[in-house]
Amino acid sequence: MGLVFKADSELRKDAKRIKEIIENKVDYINSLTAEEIQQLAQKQFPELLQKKEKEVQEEADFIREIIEEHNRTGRFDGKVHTRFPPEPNGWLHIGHAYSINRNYNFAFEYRGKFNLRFDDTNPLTEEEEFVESIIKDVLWLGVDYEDRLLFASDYFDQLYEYAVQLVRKGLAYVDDSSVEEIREMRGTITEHGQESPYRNRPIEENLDLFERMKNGEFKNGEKVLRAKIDMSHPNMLMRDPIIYRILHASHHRTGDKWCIYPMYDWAHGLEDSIEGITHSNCTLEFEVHRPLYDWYIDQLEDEEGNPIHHSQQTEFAKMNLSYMVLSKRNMRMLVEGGYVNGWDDPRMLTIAGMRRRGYTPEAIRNFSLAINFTKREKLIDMSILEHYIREDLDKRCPRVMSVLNPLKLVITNYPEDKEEVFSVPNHPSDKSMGTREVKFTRNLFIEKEDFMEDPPDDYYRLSPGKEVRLKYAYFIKYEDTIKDEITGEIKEIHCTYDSETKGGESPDGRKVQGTIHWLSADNALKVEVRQYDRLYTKENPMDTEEGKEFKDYLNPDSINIIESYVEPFLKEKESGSRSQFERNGYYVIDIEDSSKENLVFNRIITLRDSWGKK
RNA sequence: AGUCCCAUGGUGUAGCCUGGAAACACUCCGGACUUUGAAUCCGGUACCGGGAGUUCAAAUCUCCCUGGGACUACCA
Repeated sequence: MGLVFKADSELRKDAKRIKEIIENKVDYINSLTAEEIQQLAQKQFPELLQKKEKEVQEEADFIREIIEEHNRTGRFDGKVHTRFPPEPNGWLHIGHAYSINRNYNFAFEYRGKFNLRFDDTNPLTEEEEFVESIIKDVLWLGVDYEDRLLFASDYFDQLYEYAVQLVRKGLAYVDDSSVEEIREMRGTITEHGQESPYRNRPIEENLDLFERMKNGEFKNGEKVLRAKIDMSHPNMLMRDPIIYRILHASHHRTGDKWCIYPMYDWAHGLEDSIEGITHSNCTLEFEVHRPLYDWYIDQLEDEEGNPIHHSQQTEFAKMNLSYMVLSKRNMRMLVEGGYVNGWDDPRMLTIAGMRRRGYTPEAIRNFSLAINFTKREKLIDMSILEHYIREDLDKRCPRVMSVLNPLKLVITNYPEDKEEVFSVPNHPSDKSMGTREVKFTRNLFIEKEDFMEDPPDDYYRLSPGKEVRLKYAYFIKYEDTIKDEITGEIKEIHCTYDSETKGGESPDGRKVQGTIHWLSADNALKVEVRQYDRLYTKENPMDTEEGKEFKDYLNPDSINIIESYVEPFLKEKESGSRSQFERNGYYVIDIEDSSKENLVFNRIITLRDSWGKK
């Protein structure tokens, strides 16, 4: 304020003149069109147009609101403890990554904890192999469960004790009915169920029978333990749900200790309770299970007779991606039908597949956090995922030259035995990535598609009569095309170079429209390149037309293996290392099939291409 | 058919509780810049499922309708 006053008094005498000048300027500005203002700004004040550092926006989703509400009311004493509870019976995919990342992020943001817990309650379908692959995947994603690698099977004793408690309270009974009988008596969505004839067995008898179930006195399917709730409940799950079934099967962790195993609804909420989970987030199909989840927990008490910890279950919608199917069933068909090469095929959006494809955990995380938890079903456009992948790769990948589909180019006025070495930057904007040396010789390779005999007007690259820049090297001018006399196929292109343009700049200020990449034919390294593309050609392959199935929408060009050339130093890179092949895309050295003798690159993703699209 | 859930540009989300000129990201279309037709930067097109009601004012509150989804495994 003081400053304004001072200026005001000093300038008062000129006030009239200043007012006039300002008015003129305002009139002038008002006379401009929006486009003119924009052009002026871009020319004279580009810094004004720089985007402001974005304020870190608080992620907002409905589960966060629930957490905030709990924090306000003190329901969990301000604690946040989430978990990811996979069943070890399959491979994790990007949908799981979404859930893992977001659940982990809740814990991270609220300084809480995150558990990895295997929900291993069904020995018939679960295998140790999946435990290992899931742990590997979760760690790769970069989430930290500290020392909380947990297993539901570790709680089997406690779960059994809780069940005994329920029986003692008269809230559970042993039922001798067969699967069919139980199914029949359950009723339907619109009809009430009927009570089992065993429903009113005395507590002592139930206790005895349940213990004998545990001791292995009965065969599979002979008896089950059921909760006594309400056979006419509109929610089918509340019609005396099964708590334990008899399964004489060996468990991957508990061996043959148990022959009764808890059902999902019984086990899951109690696992959450035992671990002190505050926010148990799961997918929408479990919404109807919540009343049962709550009911079980509400009936039980600890040794002192206090209610047991009650987590809040909240359901969110699964994530679906366009041009992909993420269901376990569909993925299994792809693998078993041989449409892809295993669960870690780089075309699969399994975590293992993405790791092999070269996607980064950071990109997957950014993507996951961008797609909020909601309750509405979604089919996310693949381009959103691709955006986050490119965004991360652009920052981190050193640039390198490659020639995917080679065309020989001879610089006719360049001496046969001459060899030059150019020092070129590894990244156009990140100087800290340093430089490397690239050899230049008379015989080169360029990309087939960088030459056209009869190009359209807006073709920037090499063509008869055109001069282009070989990136980091020289300007070259077209001279001649050598063709196979019989087939007419283009064998090589002859050009001349301008020695004055070393490094790619012309001293006379002459400009070229196109810049193309190249490789010295005498020094290039031959490698295998796997050009991957989307697996499906249809946005939603599950939305099948009459008489078609998902297979009909598989992209026949989802993989294309070619022999290509790259800069020789890549031989020294480790598998899994990523580069941008300039103008071609991002590539990673395959972690399975690549070797020093036969380098194999996977195309992670193409560059955006505003020319190719036209 | 019973219970429950959902509905904002092309896609994904914010805004709804606490009514007041619908915002962000991606895609798309233009433009600036460019030794990657990349990146970066600027601009543009385009949205509240429908109908009543309450109100000065409704994406927001109320009611009805429509559309989509979940649930009838000794799976999770």
